[in-house]
Amino acid sequence: MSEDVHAAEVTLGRIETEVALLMRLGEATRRGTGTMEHRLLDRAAYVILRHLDAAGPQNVSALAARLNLDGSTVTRQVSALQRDGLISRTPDPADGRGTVISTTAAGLQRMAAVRAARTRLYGDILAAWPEADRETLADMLHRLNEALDARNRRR
Amino acid sequence: MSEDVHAAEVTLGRIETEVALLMRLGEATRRGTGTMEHRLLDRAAYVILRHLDAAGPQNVSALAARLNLDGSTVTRQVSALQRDGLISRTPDPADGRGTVISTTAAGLQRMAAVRAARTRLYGDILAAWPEADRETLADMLHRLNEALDARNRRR
DNA sequence: CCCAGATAGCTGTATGGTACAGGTATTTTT
DNA sequence: AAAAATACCTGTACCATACAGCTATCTGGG
Repeated sequence: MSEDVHAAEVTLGRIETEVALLMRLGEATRRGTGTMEHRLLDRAAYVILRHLDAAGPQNVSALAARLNLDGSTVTRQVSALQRDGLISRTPDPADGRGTVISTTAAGLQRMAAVRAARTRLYGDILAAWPEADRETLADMLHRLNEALDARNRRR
Repeated sequence: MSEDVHAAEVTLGRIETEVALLMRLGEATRRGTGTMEHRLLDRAAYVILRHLDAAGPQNVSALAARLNLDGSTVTRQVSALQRDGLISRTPDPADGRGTVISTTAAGLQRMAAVRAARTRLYGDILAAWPEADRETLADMLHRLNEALDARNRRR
């Protein structure tokens, strides 16, 4: 029984290590990939466009809550995106304080290009993996994200 | 056959999405966890201490290469760690230009405390997961990191 | 053996992403 | 209608990082 406890701790330690490593490697990969698609859209902008595409137009607060970001951060990101013509702001008809953020056609197109480039990148990185393993990876990552999100949202 | 290709692209897209999401969530979790263990050691410091612990004393260049960081970044991180008494610098006896970085007892202890806190955190996040799934997750993350690392190192 | 080039590390400077505090306009609650 | 809450924006600050340029040292071909 103490062996079970020990095994569980070892596994958690491994997960902790690998997530920390992935954060670093992901960052390094993102930087190193540059020059083509990375210059087109920085990470935050990409995530915002992805979310707008998936969940539809919404105001700054909703975006901030969903992305676990401070409202001021989203305000600035959105301003930059607007400057580049990738999103548009319109007053919220239902709330005079609010501003609804929507993607523009250019934003969607840019996002799709970056997404395609990133997908290609993963195809390269995982070239040697059988499809079944890739699916397992995708499933595990998805479940991990759900668990992380639930935990963040809980507090 | 075209179905296989399509399935593969869908999977890669999922992986791309989930990794991007994990980067954001991991960041949010790290920030949100704060106040206890996170203030003790920022992310870069933690990774450096982990690596020194695992791979032994080494100079700044070796650390930078291994962690995919610029030398100047490591220099600054190491300076901060030294200021806090968590690592020590000694001249490299075999190379007058070099400086060997080693963990101190305090550094190891701090690192272990942070590690324990983070492991506990993952235990919390993955509380509902059976051990077998956790092991699968750990395996998949490990293999993903290997693949990422290989790809980064290749260029 | 010596100098040219490489390397190790440090410092100056710049950028990006983020948070927090505070301000204003608007909505909701009482 | 006043008070409280909310939405957004702006000022400011911090951290992690990169790149360029500097000095000190090492190394290999003449």
